[in-house]
Amino acid sequence: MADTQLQIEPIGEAQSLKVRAYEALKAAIMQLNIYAPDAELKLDERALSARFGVSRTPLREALAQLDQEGLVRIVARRGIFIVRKTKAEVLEMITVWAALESMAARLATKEASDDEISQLHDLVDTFSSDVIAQHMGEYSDANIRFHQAIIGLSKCQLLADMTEKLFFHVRAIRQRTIFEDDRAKRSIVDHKEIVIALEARDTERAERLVREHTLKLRDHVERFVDID
Amino acid sequence: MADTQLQIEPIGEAQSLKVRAYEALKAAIMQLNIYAPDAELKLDERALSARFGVSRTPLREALAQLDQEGLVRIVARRGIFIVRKTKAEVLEMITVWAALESMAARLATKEASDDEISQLHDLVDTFSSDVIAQHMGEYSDANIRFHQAIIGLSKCQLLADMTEKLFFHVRAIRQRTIFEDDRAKRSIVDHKEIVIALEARDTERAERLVREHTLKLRDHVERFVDID
DNA sequence: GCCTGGTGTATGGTATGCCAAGAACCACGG
DNA sequence: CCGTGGTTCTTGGCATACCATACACCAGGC
Repeated sequence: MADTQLQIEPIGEAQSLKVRAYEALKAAIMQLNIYAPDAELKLDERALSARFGVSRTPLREALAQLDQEGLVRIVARRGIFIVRKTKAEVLEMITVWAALESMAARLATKEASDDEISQLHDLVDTFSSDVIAQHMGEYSDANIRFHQAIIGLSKCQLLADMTEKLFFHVRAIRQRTIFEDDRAKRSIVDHKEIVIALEARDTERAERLVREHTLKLRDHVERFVDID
Repeated sequence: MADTQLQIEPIGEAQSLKVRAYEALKAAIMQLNIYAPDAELKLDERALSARFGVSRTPLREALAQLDQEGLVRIVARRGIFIVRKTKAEVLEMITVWAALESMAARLATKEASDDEISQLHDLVDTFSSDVIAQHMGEYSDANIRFHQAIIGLSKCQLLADMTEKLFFHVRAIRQRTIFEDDRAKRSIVDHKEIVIALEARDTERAERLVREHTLKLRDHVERFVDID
């Protein structure tokens, strides 16, 4: 018998209510942070449980997780509040991101195959050629994919996991910054240089370029972005 | 009226049951990982709730948090299992640690005051002079304090938070490795050089030395430590 | 004797209700 | 009109009971 098996997908909605509530809330908070940074910031367990149609228990577990991740803050007998990142916190996150991704670049020069790096090359080329005609939003996505690709080439899962969380928190800010001035163009130049360093297996240079590239974003946010 | 107020301390046991259960479980798991790396690995919500004298609800919240941190793994209708870190995972954690602490050293050369760095200098001197007479266990503590001090000098709270979690996971391993060969002596030499670079405000060198120092540990673990 | 199907049990997931602490509001006295 | 005390309502913390599923064990048939 060949290995032809009925490809049964995991059946829709297979996850626990806790996980579904978590994801729904996380998505909702992200939307809120992007489109209404100054909106209502208080949640209520009972109201949410009625809204989702589940009991408070799984909802509380989801909220506890969001609390631990710093997306909300639960205060006993006071309420649950959506956390607004301060500018200082965002800057710290970008700094840590720079640390992680520069290490990823370092590892990539040693762990990634030539073929994998060339795929990265393609990624830069394609979106640099028609970026002018595209919306910046699409560029922003491609931008994030580029960075995630570098992380992936490090072959270090923990680096990927940790940066993913940082990306989430910084995303709302990124989308605001990337629209401004000629950052996109300069960013593409940086990316090309990074790929070249990776292809040359120039560990130190790749690390330095990635770090400086991300720290540029940090400085930009520090100087021009107004949060709080 | 002066600001003399009755110094009422937060009353013993002021924390929520969830937090107390979390800390008790975390401490228990750490002890287990250090002293009995091959011990029982399955937990049971009901048994633990009886053992602690609390209901399952706060206990479940504590366990969920431990699950998210990777200390245990909760499988629906199967059980709760204490997670044993694989060697590959430990190596990844040390790698990430190197990334974070090298960035901290970089920042320290720019953010820390001369006075703060000199305190670091004292820290190295004191325990290097009498390390021979001390137990390695005490050295290990001083060692960790040194690294945490560098993190602190970065003035980046997020770096401190993230490394603290990594330290916890790696601690059990560290205590095993530091006893071996002359790593302690070579480690002290490294530390002295790091402090010198920090004092000289040599950003690049401080970063490199810290990174290489931690990656040395990584290589040592990779070559000589046998987990799994 | 081995495979198959059913049944019981263990165990995490979920729902629900009560509790206590804090906040808001109101009434009363100055 | 202001302050003080109390009452009520809000809201997260906790306890408990029930549910659903994965596993183990057993019985029956081939």
